[in-house]
Amino acid sequence: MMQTESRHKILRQTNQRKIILEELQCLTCHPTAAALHDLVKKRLPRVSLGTVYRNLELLSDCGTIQKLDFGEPHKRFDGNPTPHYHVNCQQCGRVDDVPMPLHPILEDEASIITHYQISGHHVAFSGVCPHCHGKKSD
Amino acid sequence: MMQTESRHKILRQTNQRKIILEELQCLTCHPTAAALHDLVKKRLPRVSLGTVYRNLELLSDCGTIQKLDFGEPHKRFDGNPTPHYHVNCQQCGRVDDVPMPLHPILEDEASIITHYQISGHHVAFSGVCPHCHGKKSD
DNA sequence: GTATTTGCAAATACTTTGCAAAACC
DNA sequence: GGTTTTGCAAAGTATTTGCAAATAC
Repeated sequence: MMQTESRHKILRQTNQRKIILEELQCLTCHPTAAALHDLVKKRLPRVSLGTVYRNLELLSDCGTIQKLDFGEPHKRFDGNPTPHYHVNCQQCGRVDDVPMPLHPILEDEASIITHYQISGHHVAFSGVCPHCHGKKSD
Repeated sequence: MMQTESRHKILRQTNQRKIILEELQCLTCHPTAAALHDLVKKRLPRVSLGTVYRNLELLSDCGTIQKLDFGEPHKRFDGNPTPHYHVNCQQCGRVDDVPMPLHPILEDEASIITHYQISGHHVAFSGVCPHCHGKKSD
C-alpha cells in the first residue's frame, strides 16, 4: 500500500527535469506542483503540468526531494531530502523549514509504547508566520 | 485560507450523525471516510457517502473529532479530539494512536528559531506495525 | 536504434455541492 | 412551521495515465 518500488531507477537528464529541480531547490518555502509549474513555465513556457507531476514523483522516489502533506488538498514539495521539521502558517498557508535538531529520542518512546518498528518521525508545527502576525500588530 | 468559521454552529441530533460518531469513537485506529461509511452502512443501509463526509466535516469543525492526514490521497478521522501523536504502518497503511506524553518544549524551540507564533504541533511516526512485522518473523 | 520522456487530453480518485424531499425541534 | 439534514447525482479539484511524437544516451 505504501512503498513504491521505483527507487533507484536510472533517470535520464532532461531539460525539464533539470529545471524543475533547480527551481525547487532554490526556494526556501515549499510550493505545490501547480505553483512550481508556474515558476518553471517562466523558463520553459511549453512544459506541461503532467511533466511537473511526473518528475516530482520520480525525484521523490529517488530520494532527491521530499513530498510534504499539511492536510491541504494538494501536496507540497521540498528540495531538501534530509529529514527536518516544518511549520505551517494557519493564516496564509505557507510552509517553512524549522532548522532545529531532530529529537530521535521520540522514536524510542514511541516504539516502546506501540510495539511498532519505528523507522522515522516528522514534526509539523502550526502557528502564524512573522509576516502574518506582523500585519496585525502594526 | 485555513480557518473554517463554522465552529460552534448548533448541530441537530440526527440518527445518521449519532451513528457515524459512535462508530468512529469505538475504533482504536483511524478510518477513511469510505471505510467508516462501510461500517455505518451495516447499521443504516441507506446512508450516503456524502452524508458521512458532511458529518465528519461538521464534527471536526466543532472539535468533537479530528481530521488526520498521512500523505495518503484520502484523509483519516480520529474520534478523540485531544492532541496526541500517531504512527502509520508503511506496510499496511493503518494509523494508530501513540499514547505518550506530548513534548510542548518542541514548540518553544521552534518558536525561537522560526519567529512564528506557534500554537500547536503534531508528531507522526512511521514504521511497521506489530501485525506486519509479525508476519515476516514467523 | 532503442528506451525513456514529453505534451496533450482524457481518466481517475477523493471530496464537495445543488436540490427536492424528509427529519428535527 | 421554519430550518437543518438527508440521499442522490452531478460537479469540482488534485493527480495520474494512455498515446504518439520527441529526446536522451
